[in-house]
Amino acid sequence: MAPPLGNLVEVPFEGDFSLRDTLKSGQIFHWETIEWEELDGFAGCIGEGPPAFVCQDETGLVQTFADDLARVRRYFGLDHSAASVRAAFPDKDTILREAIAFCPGIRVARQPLWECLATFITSSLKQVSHIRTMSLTLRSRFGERHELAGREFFAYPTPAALAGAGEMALRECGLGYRAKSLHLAASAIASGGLDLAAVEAEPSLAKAREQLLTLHGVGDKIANCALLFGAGHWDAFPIDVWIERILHDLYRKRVKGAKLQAWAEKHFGPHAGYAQQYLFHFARKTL
DNA sequence: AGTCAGGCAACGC
DNA sequence: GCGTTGCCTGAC
Repeated sequence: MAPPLGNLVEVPFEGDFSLRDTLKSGQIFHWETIEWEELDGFAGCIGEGPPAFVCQDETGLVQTFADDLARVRRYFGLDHSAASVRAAFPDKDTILREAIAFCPGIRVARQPLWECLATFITSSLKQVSHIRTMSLTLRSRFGERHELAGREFFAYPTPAALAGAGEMALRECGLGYRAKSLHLAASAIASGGLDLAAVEAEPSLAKAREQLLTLHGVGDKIANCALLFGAGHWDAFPIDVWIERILHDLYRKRVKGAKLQAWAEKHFGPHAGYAQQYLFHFARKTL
């Protein structure tokens, strides 16, 4: 019945990695638990095409289908070592060290930029559970359908698909006022008004962010999330209420907005966004 | 049943 | 610049 998917192969990586913690860490919202040949794992689409399957056993071994090895490795940030990431952190920061020790297996993923940006556009003032619901509804109505182990999986809809659907149809996916933002973003990208490939290729964080900020519904927080999780910009440092809380309560910073942003980027350095990911999880669990 | 949530834009001063 | 307000909805 099942289409040929090839054998499972090991995904090599260096340093700490927890598949479960990474999927729960507020950067990816659509993966689902699934069993494949008696192995408990997760499946989800990565851009176009059928879903990938990934599992990790108690020894830390990570496996995926041979055909998916390269894209899975890149997607979960297993193409870089945890040590090289941490080498650029401020070494006197004991709070950050504690946050890493709390959850060392988290990686910053590298999602396809469009679906990352679009998902974060829909995330404003929403809890994780609802972001998941919106993503699933959009996918199932406007994305390409696939099957794995007798279950349905949907790729994230293309910009053209969402542009063509119209704002009202997006609103009917439970997006509320976010429908307008998502529709405008999809239209701008589908029409070539905004070139996401150029944004992704832009090495300057400030210039890349500037381009994303031209989109309606995209402010600093969402632009930084898209660049960190979807374009490999580890210097991007998204500040949400949790990070603001930790910078205020633990780092004793009394400033806000652009000043806080500038302080964080300077203090945490070229891998500031990666540091943010550890701090975020730490804050959510302990503050 | 009400409250609240991982933000943004438009407006007021 | 800085603070306030409206926006929609589901999950808790």
